Amino acid sequence: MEKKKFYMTTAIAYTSGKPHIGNTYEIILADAIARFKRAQGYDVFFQTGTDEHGQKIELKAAEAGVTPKEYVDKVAGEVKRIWDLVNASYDKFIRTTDEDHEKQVQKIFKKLYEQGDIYKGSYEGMYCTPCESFWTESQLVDGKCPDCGREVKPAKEEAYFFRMSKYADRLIEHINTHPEFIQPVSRKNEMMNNFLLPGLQDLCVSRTSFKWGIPVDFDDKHVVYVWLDALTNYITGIGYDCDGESTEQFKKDWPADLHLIGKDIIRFHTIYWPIFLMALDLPLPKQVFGHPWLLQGDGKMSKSKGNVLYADELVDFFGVDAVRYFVLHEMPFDNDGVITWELLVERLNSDLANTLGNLVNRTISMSNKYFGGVVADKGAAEPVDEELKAAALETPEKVAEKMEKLRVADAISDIFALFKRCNKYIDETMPWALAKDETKQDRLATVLYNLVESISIGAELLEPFMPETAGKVLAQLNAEKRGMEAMKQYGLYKSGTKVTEKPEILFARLDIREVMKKVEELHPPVAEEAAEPVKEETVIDIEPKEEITFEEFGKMQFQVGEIIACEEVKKSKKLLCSQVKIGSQVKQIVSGIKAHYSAKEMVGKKVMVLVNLKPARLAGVLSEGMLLCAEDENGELALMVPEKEMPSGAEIC
RNA sequence: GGCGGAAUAGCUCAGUUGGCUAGAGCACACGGUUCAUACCCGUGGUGUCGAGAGUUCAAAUCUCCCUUCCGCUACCA
Repeated sequence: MEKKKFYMTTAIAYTSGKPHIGNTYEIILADAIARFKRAQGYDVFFQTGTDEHGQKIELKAAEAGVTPKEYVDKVAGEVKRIWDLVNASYDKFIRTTDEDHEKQVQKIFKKLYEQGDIYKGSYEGMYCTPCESFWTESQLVDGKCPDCGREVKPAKEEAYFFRMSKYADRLIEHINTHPEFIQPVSRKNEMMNNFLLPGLQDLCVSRTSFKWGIPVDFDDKHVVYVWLDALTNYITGIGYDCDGESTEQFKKDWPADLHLIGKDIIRFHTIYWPIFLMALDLPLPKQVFGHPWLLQGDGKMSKSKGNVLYADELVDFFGVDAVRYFVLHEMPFDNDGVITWELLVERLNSDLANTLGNLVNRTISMSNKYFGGVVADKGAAEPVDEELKAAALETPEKVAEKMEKLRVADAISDIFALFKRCNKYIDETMPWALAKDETKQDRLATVLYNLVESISIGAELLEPFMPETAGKVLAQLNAEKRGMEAMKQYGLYKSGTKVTEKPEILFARLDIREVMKKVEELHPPVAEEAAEPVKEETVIDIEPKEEITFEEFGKMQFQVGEIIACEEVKKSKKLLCSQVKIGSQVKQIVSGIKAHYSAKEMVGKKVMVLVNLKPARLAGVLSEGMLLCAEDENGELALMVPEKEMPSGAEIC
């Protein structure tokens, strides 16, 4: 019988640095799904890989004093090592620097250009200097800046754009008629309301400001910009060719059955990617699942916060399967999950050591003690057995249902419910009491058989989630692998089989205090004084703007202003409204810096003000100038203040 | 500002189309048990189901309003 194919992918990891446990979560989740599908009999192709181009990597490599290629080789190696470490069973690891991928992206770009979906948009007549914004032709209102209504000017930068609007209606139709396409569904509304219904803007698909990318072969000033390069991995990886020379594998596997991605890139996968595919006249993927994030403590993991957990370190502490269990179990379907050392220890002790480990251990130990390890079904059934049997038989079905809906955490809970039921069964039947009664030996054997059989079923089900543990349990029980179909039958464990004599401890209980002690030794508390000097000096490059004349510069008037009062703008999340004393007059200035300065701390500051900017209304509040700030790559802002005491109104020139 | 979501036990959350004394897991307490990794099994909640009002024989569940959080998005001169 021919197997049904199932093609799934993860997002490709960006190779700007080592992936943390939050990134690693995705590959573990994907792996669990892939393994489960295989167990169900699907012909699974599971692709993952790395996204290796872009300005950020160019800069990181330069900082490290190596070529971009050397840099990404190293990081891609690291990603692969970690994916392997967590037992990810991917079938292909694609890198966007692979020669065949690069070649195919160039061909796709050219094809889309030739058929008119990509057009060259130099920014001529579309740059609004005061707004610092580029606009595409379709965005202009009466040929003027849609934001401020002023004239727009030609600019030097040129770029290629993808004509998104052409396919928007088709996409809306597709999303509406395929409710399963975007998961979780709440994301569907966001995409519709924020992007599709208001009207799609064309997407910039090339850059001239950096070199580390796939060159546009007919215009070598340009490199292909991220999404057209990255998203296409899903088709180039399985052998797509836009000249019609696609591989057999492509013909079999495309469209993808599932793209598993983080919720931050849902937009690119549910809007731009389908539209690219429409332009290439290819069918759309069946489902895109934007999973939630794994947060550490109460903030999103980030290197700058220094609160990063890495999979390899966690695996050292707890073992692969404990880490897999944790991230799969703790991550609900549509809410972010939390990971901490404490929670990990709690889960490990409670679920893995107590419920599962101890169950296997006590069962094997009783079999050895009472029957020299031989497990045999003597047929001495009693009514109490039925409940256990029923639980064992319905669990595979329940798990399959949950997995179908990608409810991985719920699926794994169902398996553990079976293990708990086994523990209860031991209490109900009290084997140690039966053992004392000569006449109850057959009953005792049957009870132990039922236990071993139920545990075997549970262990088999556990394989997609915790492959090593499943293997260990089955090995200790000497159980044969049976496959998903055979689990509809109870009693397949071969009567008369001998279990292992010395059961190995599957999961040792851990003491949270000892773990925390070790963690502290490994990560000496990152005190502020220790963190400061280590902080490396980073630099930032931004898009260069058009050259201006001294005369143009002279039009701008900058003065020192003293903030004499400041309050939050009620209707806005980001705006502060300041009264700024400039010389003898006071101007009201609104600035988007609430996240960086409180209204209170603003008062009394002397700041740099652009005073002759045309007044504008922000969130309904009049603003008569602009406070100048420096901004770093994280969007962190710092007000510009005079280096020496200066009077309010002093000119800055 | 626009769109959407959430508020239920100490913690994390379930609660289908409104209907029996509102549930699960963890944690905690007590009891039982001893095969086992101080484990397992059982029992234990005076929970204002965010506040208020309404519809109904009946509301955690539907309507309105309020408060607080969250997501996406725009703005951030």
